[in-house]
Amino acid sequence: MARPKSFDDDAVLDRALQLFRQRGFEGTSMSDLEAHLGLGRQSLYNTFGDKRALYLKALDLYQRQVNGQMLAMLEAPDAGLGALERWLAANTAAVTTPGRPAGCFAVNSIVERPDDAPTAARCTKGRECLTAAVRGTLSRAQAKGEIPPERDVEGLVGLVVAHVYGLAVLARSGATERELRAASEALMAVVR
Amino acid sequence: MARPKSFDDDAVLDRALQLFRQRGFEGTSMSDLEAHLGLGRQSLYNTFGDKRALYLKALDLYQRQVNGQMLAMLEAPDAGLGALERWLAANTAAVTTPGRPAGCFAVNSIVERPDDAPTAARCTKGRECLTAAVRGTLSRAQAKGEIPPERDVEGLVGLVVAHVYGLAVLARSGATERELRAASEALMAVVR
DNA sequence: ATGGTTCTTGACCGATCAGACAATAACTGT
DNA sequence: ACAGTTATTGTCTGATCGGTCAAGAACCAT
Repeated sequence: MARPKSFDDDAVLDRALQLFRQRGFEGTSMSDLEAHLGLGRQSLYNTFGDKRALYLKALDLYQRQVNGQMLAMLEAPDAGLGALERWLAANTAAVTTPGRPAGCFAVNSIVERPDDAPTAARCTKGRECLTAAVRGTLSRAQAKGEIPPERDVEGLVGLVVAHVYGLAVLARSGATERELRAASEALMAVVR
Repeated sequence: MARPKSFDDDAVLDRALQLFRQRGFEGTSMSDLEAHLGLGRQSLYNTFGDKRALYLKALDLYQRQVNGQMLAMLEAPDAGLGALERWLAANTAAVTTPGRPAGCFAVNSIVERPDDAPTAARCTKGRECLTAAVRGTLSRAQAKGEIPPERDVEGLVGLVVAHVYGLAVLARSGATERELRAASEALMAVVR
């Protein structure tokens, strides 16, 4: 019927994601995207809409990636403290992966654009999913006896959530995976 | 000798700080600053240099404010866990002060501009000061017997530092002071 | 009062921004 | 083969960006 696209939407979106993740929304121009993605401007507009829409689609992709690869670790029906520990390690690796921008795109987004409603909505939803998953894991861990019964699980949930957001900032400021891992180990040690 | 300035440098710089803190570096234009600060562009350039220099001076002012008002709480020679708890509460209040942009300007800066060397240097130094102050407080607390002697203080230091960075992000995403306070109370509970 | 110095005002600059347009190219169902 | 549809390419635009310039206004020492 018509001329087919010469590129793969998802692959291009992933590259846009990396660029936004590194430079932020305001720090990334459409010309930057054109150059870095290797396609013309009109193709970008046709495929993804304007810059803001592209940014939001990149954020959606990022959250799908994170939920699929990492949150799933906490949502296994038997996930307990061991799963939490592995998840923290995976998280630490994810925010310090060599060859990728340091930090977490969702954290960058909420810090840079807290007043952009669609951005904030996505980040808030992501935080709620994270909170629910951590709550589930810690509850199971307490039921299993991995956490003393007198501990306030809800408080621990908030503690873990704040912790992983903090890790993202530290990674962004150049902390090594080793340093972050040490902090997470300290967290596991006091939770137990 | 010459015409005196019609404004107070420090007061103007503080207003610039609030604007940068709310909108970020890229999100704040010189025209925004002109309008919000109530003075002409040339006065800005004469007084503070270019936009980047103004931003860095605002960051310096912010760190002076934070160090003066809050870090001092931890540096008192008898500061222990009680001081840490009060400091966490003050921190929580500071990142959620009504009428001020939510979050921490240093955290915003390192997230938005990790590749700007002067910005990164200031944020890293701030983190080092913070780490040293927390280390001192926790060491004293352990010496006083407020923390069990078998606890690894260095791990706890990293834990607290990551925690307060996390609080800043959560505040930026709209968390209330109550929520943040609960997370900090959970931290104090597990540290003890 | 006046000269010298600095501050303020507003116009102005080239560069870059996000985005639109129009012409051409490439493909497929018939 | 050709008509219809969509993708690509390059150009263009009005707005805004950070920053500069030049003229006028305000001040103080003398």
